[in-house]
Amino acid sequence: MGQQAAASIRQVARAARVSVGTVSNVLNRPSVVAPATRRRVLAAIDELGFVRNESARQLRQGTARTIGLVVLDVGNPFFTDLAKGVEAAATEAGHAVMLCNSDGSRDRESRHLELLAQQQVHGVLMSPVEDDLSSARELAARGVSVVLVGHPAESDDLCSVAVDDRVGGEIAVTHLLATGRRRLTMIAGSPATRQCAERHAGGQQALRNAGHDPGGLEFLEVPTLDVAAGQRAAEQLLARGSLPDGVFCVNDLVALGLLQVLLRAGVSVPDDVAVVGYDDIDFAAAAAVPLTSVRQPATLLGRTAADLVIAEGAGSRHQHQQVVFTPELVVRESTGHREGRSRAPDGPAWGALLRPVHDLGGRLAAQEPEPAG
Amino acid sequence: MGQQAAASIRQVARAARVSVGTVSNVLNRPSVVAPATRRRVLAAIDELGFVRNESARQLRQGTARTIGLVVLDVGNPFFTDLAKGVEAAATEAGHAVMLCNSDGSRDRESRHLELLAQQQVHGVLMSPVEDDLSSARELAARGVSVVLVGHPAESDDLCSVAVDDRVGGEIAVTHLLATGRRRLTMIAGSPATRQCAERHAGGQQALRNAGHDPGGLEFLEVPTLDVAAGQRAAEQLLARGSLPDGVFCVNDLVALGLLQVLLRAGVSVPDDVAVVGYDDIDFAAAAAVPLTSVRQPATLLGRTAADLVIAEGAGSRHQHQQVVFTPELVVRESTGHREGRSRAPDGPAWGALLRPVHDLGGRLAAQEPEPAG
DNA sequence: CCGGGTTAATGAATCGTTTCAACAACGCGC
DNA sequence: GCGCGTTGTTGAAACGATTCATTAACCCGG
Repeated sequence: MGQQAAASIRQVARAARVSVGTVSNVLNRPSVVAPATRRRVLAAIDELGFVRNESARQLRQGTARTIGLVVLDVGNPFFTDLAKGVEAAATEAGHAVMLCNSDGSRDRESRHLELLAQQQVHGVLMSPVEDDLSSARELAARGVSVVLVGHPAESDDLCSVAVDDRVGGEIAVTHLLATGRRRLTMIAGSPATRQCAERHAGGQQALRNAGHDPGGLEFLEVPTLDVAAGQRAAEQLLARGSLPDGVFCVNDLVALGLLQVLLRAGVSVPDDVAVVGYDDIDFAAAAAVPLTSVRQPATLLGRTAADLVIAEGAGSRHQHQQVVFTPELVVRESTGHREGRSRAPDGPAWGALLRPVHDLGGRLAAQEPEPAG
Repeated sequence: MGQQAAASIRQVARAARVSVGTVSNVLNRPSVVAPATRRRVLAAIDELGFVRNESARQLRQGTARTIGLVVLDVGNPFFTDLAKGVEAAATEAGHAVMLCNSDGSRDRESRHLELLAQQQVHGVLMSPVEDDLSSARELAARGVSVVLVGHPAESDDLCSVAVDDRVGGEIAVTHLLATGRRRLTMIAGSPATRQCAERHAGGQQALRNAGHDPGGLEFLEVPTLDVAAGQRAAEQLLARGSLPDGVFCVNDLVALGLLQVLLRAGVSVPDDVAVVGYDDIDFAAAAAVPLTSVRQPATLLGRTAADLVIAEGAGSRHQHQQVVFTPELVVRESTGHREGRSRAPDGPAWGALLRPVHDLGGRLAAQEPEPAG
């Protein structure tokens, strides 16, 4: 098996003593070619180690069988879960997925979009870096199907699949209030980004609902949304002298970083501070103190987005859709009820405080007998 | 900006009143075209919203500016870190990265490889699902540059970038022995896979070095290498009645799952059981009990692999290389010394046990005064 | 045995770019 | 004013698959 130059359809045709058109038919519409011929062609393909040249196919057909996915942070399990959903749906439809990481950078985002446009991809799924959707619209104007992920399109000229961030913020803060917390801080990125703003607004709504001053939810801004940012935020809080008694983090990475530093500093969670995260990534359940979190259906989100983009590309006349899912709260130890809780026993005592709405695949919840509330 | 059909180089040529060859020159070798003409062409490109059709370029040139990366598990931060390294190097060289997830499935792996071959990618980086490298070799025989990642090519017909797994296993177990552990268990995937076998062999070597019976390292096999697998493994261990006093997990995901279930069951880590993970993912430091782990330079690994594949594609006569890095141990609380440790105080007392070789970017280590060992 | 219908196979045109031999225009030295 | 190198520009020939109007072969009923 020497390193032969890639065989072309023409050589296959010659080897099978048929025309190139027939080979193409064997490849794409096998039913129209006579069984005997088909066998002969397949044998030739096999013998020559022929691999279809996708660029040529693409060039002729005008569109690739690839969909692009541009995410904010591949390092965030939320997005890899999302990507898994996208890939599942794409594979079923015979498409490949090109996963790109914008890393929150506008520049990288537009570079990736440019590249995807050049590749004539079937469509693009993107979680936009900023609220300015002009790059998405520009791409759509060039004839590429675009679906926003995790960011509702405020007008109906684009498809979008999102989770209601306001509700997410609301249930998080409502829960903190229900466990008796009053001095609340939210840790998030720039309030200029929709997600952070919406989740914050939801939190304020929760305060209002409970008859409190919506100003009671302090906003602490961090530059990035990763573990390191959470660590730094915790250091800031610790440096102040007085801690809030409830913290709502805009995602689980931040929450995990925060948690780690708080615990290391001797702060008890949830006794001194309750912590709520967002996304409910797998690691949330495995944290130092298992993390209460607002779950978004990441895989479903990806699957839905992919289905939309595939449909939009295929369909004749397409109506843009805005799909919105509702998040749900997963309660774990990091927000254990304040009352009826002694200072800090170790080990399985935690169990008594746990009211698992969801747990890792329900495995553990199913194996431990559920204590009466 | 109506949804216009994509403009071709020909239309640009007409608009700028030059030939297509000149437009192509503006695109690829701007220096050879007179400034005035160049400006005219650029203006036309801008006005028509021209986007280069990558398929056509590729077809003509014979090769794409894309490199494929096939990983075992995108959900594992080790691989996303790796991917970041790959992307950095690729971007510098003007290549895009196609990230594919084989999820440990042979089938998915070969589907991805087939797809990448069809796309005429510049090269492929892959962490092979099994030790059987025939699919990699087959791809290489078809003329695609292949670099194995995390798996040394035993012969010199392929490039590879790996980390010495035997040494990794050795330092992990040596450390467990040094903290006084004797009843050791390793949790890993099938011993038929090289990585698991090598790390196990390294562990046995450590026992031999210390004058113990290499059989003293029990091998507990799990079907997958994720958090859930670690949880199940812990349940198995707990069901036995007697626990090992040191556990070496083949990666951090498994270790985190194990840790969570052990703690929930009231087992003290590190007092009752010490746990060592592998990869040193970010979450290892943020775990319930910060995890001692064998660090692999994931990003560097990716970067090196990408550089190799780029060089191989470009270079005239290419000599295959096998690069091997050495892992290092990052000690954290999960293997705190057994002696001099009281039963289970909470909070910052942990700090006294910590001898940080590495920590999350050194941030924390730098801020906490280092207690004398 | 002929005409109409069906089934198979053909081969040329096409997609949009790159490449390259050829050519035009220009300046310059002799 | 002639040849010559330099500099810009041109136009046509690839690249490899798909598509489609034609053609070829064959069957069957009248």
